[in-house]
Amino acid sequence: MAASPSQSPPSDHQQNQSSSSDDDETNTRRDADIRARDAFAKRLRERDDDQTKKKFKAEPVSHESDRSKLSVEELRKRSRHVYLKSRKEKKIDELEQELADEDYLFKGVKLTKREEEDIKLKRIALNLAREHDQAQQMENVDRYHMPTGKSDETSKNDRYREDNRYSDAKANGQSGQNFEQRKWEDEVIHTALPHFGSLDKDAKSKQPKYDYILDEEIQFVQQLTIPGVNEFLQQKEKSKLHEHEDENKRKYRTLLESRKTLPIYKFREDLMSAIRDHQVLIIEGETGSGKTTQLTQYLFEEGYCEADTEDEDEVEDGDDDDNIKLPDGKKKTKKKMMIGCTQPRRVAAMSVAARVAEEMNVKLGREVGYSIRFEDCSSERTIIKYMTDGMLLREFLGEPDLASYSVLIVDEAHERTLHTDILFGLVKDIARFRPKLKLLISSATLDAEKFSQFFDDAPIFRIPGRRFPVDIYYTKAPEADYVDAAVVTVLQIHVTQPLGDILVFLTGQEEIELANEMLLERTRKLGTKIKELIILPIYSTLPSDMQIRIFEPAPPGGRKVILATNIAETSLTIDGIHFVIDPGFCKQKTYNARNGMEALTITPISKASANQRAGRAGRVAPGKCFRLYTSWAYQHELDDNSIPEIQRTNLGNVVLLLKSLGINDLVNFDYMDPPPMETLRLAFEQLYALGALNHKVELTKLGRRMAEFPLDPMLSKTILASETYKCSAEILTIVSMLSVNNSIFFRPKDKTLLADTARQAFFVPGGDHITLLNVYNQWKDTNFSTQWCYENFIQFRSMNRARQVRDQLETLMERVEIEILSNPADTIGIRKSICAGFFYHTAKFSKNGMYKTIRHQQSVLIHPNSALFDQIPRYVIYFELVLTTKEYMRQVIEIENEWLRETAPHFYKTKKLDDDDKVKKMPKVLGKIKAELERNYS
DNA sequence: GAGCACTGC
Repeated sequence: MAASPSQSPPSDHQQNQSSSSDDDETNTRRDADIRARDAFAKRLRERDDDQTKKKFKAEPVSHESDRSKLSVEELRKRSRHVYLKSRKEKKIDELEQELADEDYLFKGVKLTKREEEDIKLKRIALNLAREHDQAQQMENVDRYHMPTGKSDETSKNDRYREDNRYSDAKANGQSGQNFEQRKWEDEVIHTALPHFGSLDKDAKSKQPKYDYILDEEIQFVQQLTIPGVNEFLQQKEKSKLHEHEDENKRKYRTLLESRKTLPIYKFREDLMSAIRDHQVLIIEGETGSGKTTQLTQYLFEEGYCEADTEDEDEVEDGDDDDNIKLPDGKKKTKKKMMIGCTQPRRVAAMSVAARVAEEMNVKLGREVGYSIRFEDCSSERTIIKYMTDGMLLREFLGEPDLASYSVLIVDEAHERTLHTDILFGLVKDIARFRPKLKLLISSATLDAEKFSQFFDDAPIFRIPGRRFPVDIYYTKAPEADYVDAAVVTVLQIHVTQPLGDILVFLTGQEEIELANEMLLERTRKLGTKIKELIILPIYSTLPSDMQIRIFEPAPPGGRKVILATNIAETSLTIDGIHFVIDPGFCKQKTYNARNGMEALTITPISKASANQRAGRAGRVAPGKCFRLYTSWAYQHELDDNSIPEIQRTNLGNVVLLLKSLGINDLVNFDYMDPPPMETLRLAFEQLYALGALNHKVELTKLGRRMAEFPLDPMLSKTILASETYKCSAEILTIVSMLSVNNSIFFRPKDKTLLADTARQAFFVPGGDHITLLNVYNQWKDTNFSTQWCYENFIQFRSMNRARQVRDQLETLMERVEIEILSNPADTIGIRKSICAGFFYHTAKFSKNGMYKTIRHQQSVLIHPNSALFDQIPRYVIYFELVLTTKEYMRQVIEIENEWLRETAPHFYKTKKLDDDDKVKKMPKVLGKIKAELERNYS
């Protein structure tokens, strides 16, 4: 069924799809591309010529410095030049060779458009390099004038150089505004010179490291020349202020008009017919194409929400039953079908739903709604539903065939979240026995082919976006200290480039604070010589009021620079960004399945990520992206894509969920990229040990109850065990507090002592879990006060989140039929419950003064922030192992070893754990799992 | 005596 319409290869289909008008359009687009590229090449040449002229006059200076005594700096500089020169030659050779190879190998072969463009670009690059080379043979040319951070004596020479430059410019008849502007800028730079790089006195910073090579230009297609949607709306609203048209009507009409300006609008007919013809369609839509908001509306207008009468006979027996139950027995009361659209993030689901409701002129939560954790804003009448991907996954539990949906759109599929990856396998499966179900997978450019392959060669439909071109600059040589380099680049942009905000990507809070300080210090020294520069940090744990500041516009004549973590890569968009600085790193969580240890490590980003970052500069106007790594590094050292989450995360929860959906063979599940065998094995092993799976690897009753909770299986088990010890209320609190990742205690840098004292005041005997309980209960006693949090160095946001989680868990308790009982004094019962879920995470004090984990015999320490830090309990249970400066157990409680036997008799030997304590051997069934996994993965 | 990328259910 699914196969027949999609037999033609994707590219063919694409061509068939395009009508003659589209052909025209692609032609004009191509022409525009070529023109743009030519103009670009011309600009480059002109600039090079220009600079060659300028530098030509500077020659005597370099001779002069030749004669002077050679300093170490000078020697370094020279050796660097030699290196750069030889490196460049090598690169040019490589490029030449590559092109020659391509000529030879692909002669007469018809290449795809992309390949052709690739070759074309390489040719242009080569030509430019040659031209530049020729220019350099005349002179030792620095391609850009950049602040150099040289010491006073050399800067004098520099000034001489510059002065010559100006006389030269004047001689060429250059004058007027541009000239003055440049002169002014350069003066600013020169007065600034002694201060640049003054923080680090090492020679490195004194080198001309601020040279950028304009290596390539990413061609973001600028399809339409009309103004952006927002601008359009504003204009409309302003112009109609004095009209007497009905407010709502007017608003609706403007919305309708602005919908038509979206790039996707032109493709509507083709798109709809493609959806009619094919069950699965991959939609390759660039940002700004309008797909997320328009697609659902088009589908609705095409009647995809109408109850399908044919389906009634074929597969929808269940629904028939529902209808028969209706008292009137009306046939036509059959529920309308829904169009579902998943998003990876909550905010996106909410805001897009709100926008669509507005465009359709309905109240949000009725015909158009959204569903995210903690908030279901949809109703019986809802026909267009936006939701987070995890939410749809949960819906499978109640409706395994998703019968109430006629269309499913998986948006932002290229982000490859754990949940979308699982969804892929599931929706592909239900599409097989629900031929009427339409499946739309929407993704960014690069991965479309891969998605197509996964969905049995589903056709790809391409929709252009609306974006501005972004110039990409690379450094000539790798930067050792990217924070410093980023700071220097910020200042450089600030003094040399026209107004427009700067976005810097750093890896974490620490780097952001460091960069912030460096920038403050250096701008302070520059004083009023430079324009105003507002520095704004942003990362997820930053208090909300500070976060909001990044959206305030820069002061007139000034500029803002935003120092951000990865949060600015996808999660939030900031308007007005013209410049992006990308050092090329991010923090990633790594999990070592061998010893259960987690660590956050700084790793290079992927190409996809780098391009995403660059794209952030081209949202409102043409932009520039400065990459603090070399073009070679981009080409050869960065992976194409980031490793999908499914391959680097604990799968306990997912395995449990899939098991409860009746998917028994998880090894042969249809993964787009299968998870590592070791991770699956570990998940099975843990679930077996927790009693969620039996010896036949089937889901047990306990496992079914555990699956109800959106938690790690160990936490779910803890909750279920609290029934036995009659302390479910306390356990719910503890589990909720644990699930907001240790961001409860606030520790500002300038008040560490006060904060630590405040934290220690919460300590209670038993350990950290009980301490967390104490914190929550005290907060509750103040009626969840913000002020109390502030006074006690507690993060209100985290507490609020814990409260939300707790509320949700409490309602889920009804489903598993556990009464909520409170027994606050019985910390033994509380700790035994935790033991029942976390017996895997036991560590015993050993002779060497450290703890050893029972499972892996890993040497670990109690975290210094723990309530048990200066105590030495013989047995402890930990919540997690982290590798930071040392191997630490985080969130620890003291236990008695008898409790292990009591709470996990199948896991621990019945004898008392002693010096030679050993974990019971895993039964053979796990050996079987392992063998099966290995067979399937070989 | 330490140190916290980002999501999501």
